[in-house]
Amino acid sequence: MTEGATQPVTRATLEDVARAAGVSLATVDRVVNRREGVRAKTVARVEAAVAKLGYRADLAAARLARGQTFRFAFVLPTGSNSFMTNLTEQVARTAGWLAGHRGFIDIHHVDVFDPDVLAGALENLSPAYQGVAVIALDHPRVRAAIDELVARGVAVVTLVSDAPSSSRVHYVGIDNPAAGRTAATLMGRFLAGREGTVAVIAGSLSLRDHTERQFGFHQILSSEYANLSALPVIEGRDDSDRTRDLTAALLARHADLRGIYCCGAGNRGIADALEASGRAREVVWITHELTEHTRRFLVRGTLDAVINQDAGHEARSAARVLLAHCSGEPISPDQERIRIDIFLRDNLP
Amino acid sequence: MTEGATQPVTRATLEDVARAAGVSLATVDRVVNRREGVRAKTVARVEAAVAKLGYRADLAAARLARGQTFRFAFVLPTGSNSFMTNLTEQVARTAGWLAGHRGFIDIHHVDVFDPDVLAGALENLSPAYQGVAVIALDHPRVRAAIDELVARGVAVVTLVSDAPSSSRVHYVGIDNPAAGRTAATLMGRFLAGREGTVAVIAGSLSLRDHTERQFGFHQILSSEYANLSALPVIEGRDDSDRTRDLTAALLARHADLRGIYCCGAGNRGIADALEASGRAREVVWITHELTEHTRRFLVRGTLDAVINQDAGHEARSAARVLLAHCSGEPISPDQERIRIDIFLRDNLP
DNA sequence: CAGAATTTGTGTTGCGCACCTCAAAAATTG
DNA sequence: CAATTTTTGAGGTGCGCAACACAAATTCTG
Repeated sequence: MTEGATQPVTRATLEDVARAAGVSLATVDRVVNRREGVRAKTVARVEAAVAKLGYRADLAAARLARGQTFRFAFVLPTGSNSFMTNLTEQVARTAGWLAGHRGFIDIHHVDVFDPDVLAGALENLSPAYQGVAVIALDHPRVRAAIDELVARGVAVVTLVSDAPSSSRVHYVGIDNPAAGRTAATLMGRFLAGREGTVAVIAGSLSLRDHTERQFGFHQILSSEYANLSALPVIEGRDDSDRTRDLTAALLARHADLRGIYCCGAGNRGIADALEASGRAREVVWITHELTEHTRRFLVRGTLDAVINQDAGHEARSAARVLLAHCSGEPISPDQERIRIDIFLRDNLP
Repeated sequence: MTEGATQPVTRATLEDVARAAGVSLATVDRVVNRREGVRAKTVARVEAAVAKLGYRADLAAARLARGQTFRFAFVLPTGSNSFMTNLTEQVARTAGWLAGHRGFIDIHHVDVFDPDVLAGALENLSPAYQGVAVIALDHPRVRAAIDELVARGVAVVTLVSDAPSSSRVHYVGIDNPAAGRTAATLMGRFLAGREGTVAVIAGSLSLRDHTERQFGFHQILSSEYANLSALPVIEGRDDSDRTRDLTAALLARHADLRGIYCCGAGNRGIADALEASGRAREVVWITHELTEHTRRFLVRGTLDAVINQDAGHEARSAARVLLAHCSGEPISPDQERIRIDIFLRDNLP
């Protein structure tokens, strides 16, 4: 049954619409771009013609005619862990793509973990930017800086870590409490009824994303897996050496340690300690972000699951959202939703 | 440290390049579009200027000037399960997006499960199409039909189910053996050492994707989980009623049934049988494709995990790949890779 | 019904590029 | 060195639309 809504081979243009509606090009332009000074009756006539011909503006021509260019700033952390390095690279790639669409991205590296430094960077951003993507800190000064940018008419999206109470137009990142809950379910099910303790290692509890993850993790673990009890959260500060020592101490102190959930970075330290202890196989280890390191640990079997956010998707999504916002186009929420990826050894990309 | 590669506010145009290279516009055009008749020395001069100015063609302007439009056919199954319905809807949405980029999509519904019908549909496709996306069947006649299309200069991508030995330019879909392995690992780990049998239910073994999934599943189950033994594969023909009866029979016959892996559709039948038996909680059930139904079963706890492929992503990716192929632009493999999503109750979108 | 206000039409320009023609210049050949 | 070939330049056109200016037609007001 080779049926199908066969469409015209050649698109309808504004001129076709004008002819069909019996009005001039200028009037059609007024209607489709929602300008003032057209009678309701005429508007209806034009819209009917648009619907009848299935007219859709040629985006290429519209962009060209409008001739605007866009400048966006991406505010990313200074030299940091593998995930952030990867994110930076993905943003750079996205910049290459955007350049073909009259958009320019500048990458600004700042110490995003210091609220004053981050807020200062946002405040001092060149007024040339129509959009800003920032790995936010949920802190009053940062919120204020974001709000001021927005007040100035700049589109701001938060990236990876949100500042929900600010007036940013969009958050590009995963649902972190849900990610924590997902980790807890995997932990609980992989341990399948065994009794013991579970350690939770965070990078820093001042980062909203880490806090939210461990919140979600504890929520599910305590309500659904009574056989497991969580140890107090440890701050590894995303540092491998420090994390290794902390993990080694945990393993030594708790003979009944059954699982480790790391909601930040510093995974190389965990792997070292775990492998040195000889308990790598029996302890279930779940962490975040797929990097060359975590991939290796996963393949080797030391690491059991990785909860991931796709940095490439995030970079592209941020750029798309900023572009759409600045040019008044709609976004499709479906496409811009960042998924919580679960990677096991078997579904590695 | 508000550093950053600050770029020019205004893009370099072809004219800028011409001026910088000390040649005419026509020569620059010849170089960037790789036309004949330019001395190697001049080519180098122009390319140096391009690099120096960071020139990138304005895609909007280029598309406009080229003025070509594209027609693609999407060959999808006739009225089928939830996944296919969803896929159809996503393709329709993608068509809306493509229409803004001078591309048109016609959807053709055929019985893709019958090789002759499918091959016939492909053979009778209007020559107006520059690209075709098809849910393929790995069958000689279908392969031949695809090869003929390709020979005629039509870009063909396979969607969801591949025909690897054909000459299609791209496969848009997940790695099905890997998906099966992923399901097996989840099954094995959720069952954590318990002994018993595991049932595998496929839609039809003539579909390459189902076969590959159960192949991957068996591979891991037999090599890594000696405590579990797989029962012979059952064909549910993606039909809920039939699948319900088969599942009920399985449950009755095998008291030691610990898990069910369904690599096709018909999930409502499995849920019915499982819930009627009162063993829903103890039997681990893993299936494919997130639909309104599987979502419900997941939330309810009857279903333990869903392996998913994102239909929206697949539809958009197929369109992007066809468009890129037809207009000679490169694709970014990273963005077009369809991921194997794992959904638990906690990370539902 | 004249005058004012509103609505509509005509016309133009330019965005950046692809693609084309024809002539001029340069390099190569016999 | 002339004849030929190759390379380059100049210039134009049009893609579909946005944006604008100004004139004409229509409607509304007193």
